[in-house]
Amino acid sequence: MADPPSRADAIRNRARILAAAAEVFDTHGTSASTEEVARTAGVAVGTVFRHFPTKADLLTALMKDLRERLAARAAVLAEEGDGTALFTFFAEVVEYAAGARTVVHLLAADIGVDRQVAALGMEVLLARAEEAGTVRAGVRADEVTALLAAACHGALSGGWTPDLRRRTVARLLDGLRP
Amino acid sequence: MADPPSRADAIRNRARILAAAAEVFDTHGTSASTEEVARTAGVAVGTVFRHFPTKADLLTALMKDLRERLAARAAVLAEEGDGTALFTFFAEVVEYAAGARTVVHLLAADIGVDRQVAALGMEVLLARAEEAGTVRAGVRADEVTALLAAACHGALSGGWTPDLRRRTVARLLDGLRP
DNA sequence: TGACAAGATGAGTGGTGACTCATAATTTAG
DNA sequence: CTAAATTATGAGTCACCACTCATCTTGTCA
Repeated sequence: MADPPSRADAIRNRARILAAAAEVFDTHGTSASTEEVARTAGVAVGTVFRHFPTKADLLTALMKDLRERLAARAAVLAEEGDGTALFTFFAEVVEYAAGARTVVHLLAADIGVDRQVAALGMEVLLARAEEAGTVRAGVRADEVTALLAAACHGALSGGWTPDLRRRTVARLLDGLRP
Repeated sequence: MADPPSRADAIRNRARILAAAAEVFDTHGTSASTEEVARTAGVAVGTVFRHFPTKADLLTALMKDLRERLAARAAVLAEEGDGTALFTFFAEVVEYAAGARTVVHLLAADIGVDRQVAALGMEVLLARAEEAGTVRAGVRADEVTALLAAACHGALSGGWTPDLRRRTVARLLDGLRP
């Protein structure tokens, strides 16, 4: 499985499995069974395990995808936005996380904060905010990432209402402002 | 099992099981097996299930205990402390949570934020802080509890170093100050 | 102390979920 | 179109875990 599949149906199935996994894990959490992923993809279990020898491998592929999407979004905001881009990004991710459980998994321990910081492009956003003077002096990127991870965790498993979520995120961001 | 056990050894075993469960679940999380709890308690599995017919019952008993301890601590701080008692309590709970996984379980969805607020005595601490003017106007108890839950989650599964944990909590509390 | 009830024991049950593999079905190159 | 290689299938294996129960042990009380 080191090499990418060559046959057309194999490529199609790989994509289907990834899409199904994203849906299933976002909805039911990463404890959902591989069998359910296979069912959702319209494929047999063996096929899932052919493409991803381990459930962890499937998760990893999913995380890579998600990390890239978040990094891309951060890059866009850093490019277009002003000093508030950092806050916009933060709020957006939490809103997204509230409906998609895999984000939390991405931000969890096994990925490592340092790599997260780099991957998410948080440093660039923070630098922009510092230039614009919209962020308190001395705030570091790993703190912001940690706060983001905490907020995502809370929003997901804390059973927060949308209203409470927004108020809480606002309080959180208040702590970053001058 | 509705009535408490009457025999001396049964009472002793019940206490042992609770202590073992606290240790095991704090260390390995609530997914640790009942068998391991029994082993740690020096007791057979059947004995655990005699005292707590369900793993959930065991967890519930543990949560009740923990909630009471936290509430008691909050009460003491509210009594003795000044306007900063809220912040002290917050920081203490996060520090404790960093080494004991069950706190997160307590603060999670199935307990409900409203009951948490009341049970933790967060309202009293918040009122004290308001009187003293150490807290920003408009901050509500459920927001503080939500932030606390988020911080505990992050501290546990985010793999934060002690240093990052303290800095992050400080940022978080900054958002609550005037 | 004797005897009965309350409690303890731990192999066993049922269910679940990750992962395998012999076989069948497709794809594709020649 | 056909053969060889690649991929798909899904029943089966293995391990784990919550929970049960027939049997044995121990505390208690007369």
